[in-house]
Amino acid sequence: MSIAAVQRDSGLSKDTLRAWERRYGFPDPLRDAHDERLYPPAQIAKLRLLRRLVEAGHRPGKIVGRPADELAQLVRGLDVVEPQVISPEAQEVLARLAAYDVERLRAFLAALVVRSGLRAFAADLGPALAQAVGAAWWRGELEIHQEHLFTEQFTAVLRNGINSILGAGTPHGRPRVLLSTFPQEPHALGLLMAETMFVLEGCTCVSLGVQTPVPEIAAAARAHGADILALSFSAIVPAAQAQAGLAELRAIVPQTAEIWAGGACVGLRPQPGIGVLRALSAIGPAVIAWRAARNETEETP
Amino acid sequence: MSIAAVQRDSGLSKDTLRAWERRYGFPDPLRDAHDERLYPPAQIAKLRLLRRLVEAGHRPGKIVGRPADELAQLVRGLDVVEPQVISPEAQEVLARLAAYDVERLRAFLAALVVRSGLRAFAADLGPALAQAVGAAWWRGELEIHQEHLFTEQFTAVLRNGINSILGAGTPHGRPRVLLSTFPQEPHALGLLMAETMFVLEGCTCVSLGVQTPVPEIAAAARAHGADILALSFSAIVPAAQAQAGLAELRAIVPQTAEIWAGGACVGLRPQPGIGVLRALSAIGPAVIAWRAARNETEETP
DNA sequence: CTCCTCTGTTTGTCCTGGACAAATATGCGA
DNA sequence: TCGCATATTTGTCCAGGACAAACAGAGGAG
Repeated sequence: MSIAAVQRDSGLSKDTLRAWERRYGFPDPLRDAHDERLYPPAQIAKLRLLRRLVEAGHRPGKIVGRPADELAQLVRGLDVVEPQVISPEAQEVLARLAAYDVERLRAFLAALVVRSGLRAFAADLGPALAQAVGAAWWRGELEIHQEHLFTEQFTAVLRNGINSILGAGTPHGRPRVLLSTFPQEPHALGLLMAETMFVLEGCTCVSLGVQTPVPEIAAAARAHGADILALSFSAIVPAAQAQAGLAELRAIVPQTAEIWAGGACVGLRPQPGIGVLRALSAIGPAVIAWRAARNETEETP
Repeated sequence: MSIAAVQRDSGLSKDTLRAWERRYGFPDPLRDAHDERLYPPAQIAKLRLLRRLVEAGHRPGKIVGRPADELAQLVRGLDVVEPQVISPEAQEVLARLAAYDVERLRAFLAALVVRSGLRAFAADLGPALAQAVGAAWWRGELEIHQEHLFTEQFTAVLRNGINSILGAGTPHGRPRVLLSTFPQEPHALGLLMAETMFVLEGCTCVSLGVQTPVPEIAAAARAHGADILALSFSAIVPAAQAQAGLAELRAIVPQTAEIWAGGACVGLRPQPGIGVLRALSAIGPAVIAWRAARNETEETP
């Protein structure tokens, strides 16, 4: 496999691959007739392990030299750091994913919504399930495609819930909420759960989807006359980048619009004119407080 | 904007950007304190035009030197080759987007589904609308956030349709179809329209969402026992990369699984063991042909 | 003992300038 | 006009050097 193919496959840039080879002696690809790198499958597999460990906090220099089976053991050992209590629901989901049983996974998620109600599902159960799946992936118990699969089914269930609420008569109420994520943030799940919570509160929601450039978010806020800008951040976003983006946004958005940030990103701090919601369940009270401050009288459905 | 940001934005690799600068004198970015390239917005806009023209068959060396407005005229000239008639429905959608009227946009799309049926919507109307919106964006009539908005509402309507079909009794029929896109392809709309078509044919659909690494797609295909792998390509994917990825996938997926590729990507050609569907409406007949070849007797709902 | 600051190391990304093969254009003979 | 050989264009790869941001570890103040 060529260096371009390995870049696609492992997610490590060509520059990084060449730097590791220069500094640590690994990877050590063969060369073709024209002196271009050819990576054997075994090295690519090891690179995948390395990438996961580096993302988990290991330093490349410390682990590149170790044999592949030792790395695999390290990947399995990652969970010891944070022994999460796994709920019965999460165990059921993980079991369905492990068995590739798509139909029953979907049915189980749908049943959960019916049993607990959409609000509890979006605010508490859903985040717990997402975290459990993410943790299982870190431990190497799930493949990437299984996480994709979970995301897809979870999305379908939530969208279904939003559609049901909207179909039962949209309240068109204030506040008008504009939702999106910054360009570095590709995860749509947190955004969708937040949208669900806002819809449940009877807000008028406009979602731009993920990865909207900051100036575009501001332009959309003006165009829609948004009362609240809701930004979602997952744990992969560096807190410093999030803070800088929020400050930039605050500077170019009309002061009449509030900015609410939330998500699993650690280190998210309130700034002047920017509120931070620690959990999805905080959205309901925050909306009520917003209405009280504006003397709006809206009833939640 | 840094060279990495421009690579993301324009789709031209860093190597290509530097090569053009060296050979043709454009782009001609500023430099920061550390001698790193800083691209002004005007050059980025011109680069977008150039990429479009190069993909349409122009040679970089011939057009890089020309001024931006002349290039814009060339791009407009491309449409003359295929003079798109803008349907009344598309005009309605563009008007709603221009007026930022989210509620009525959503209502209009939902009404279209009811009026024409989900099949016609997913196969013909939907792609036409998406193309019209994309074209309007190219012409500069829409902002990025308006395109995001359209995507979001369109997605919601299609998901709603899929949910309705599945809720009315899933046929769990063969073929089992696995859907995804390659890592370079972030567009979910084409994938979702394809999924809709397969669901309408009574297939068992498993979507991994967008941007799944090739080995993961193969692993998922084995795990799910997929009969068909459906890959979606938008126009932004270079045909060469698509072909290379498909060949790589074909080599590691069991021969019992077929690979179907489709989408707006020009230059997508059939290879041994890889079929190309030119339009979404071709999915229905292709599924029927697949069943006939397997002597399967399934009835479509 | 904890918290903070300050210094040294690691590491990803960017740089230059050169090279070559695949794709494309051009010339030429039939 | 067509087919083929040759010339040019163009994307991608290489080596080796450089630096800033992130990180780790030592040391001092509370």
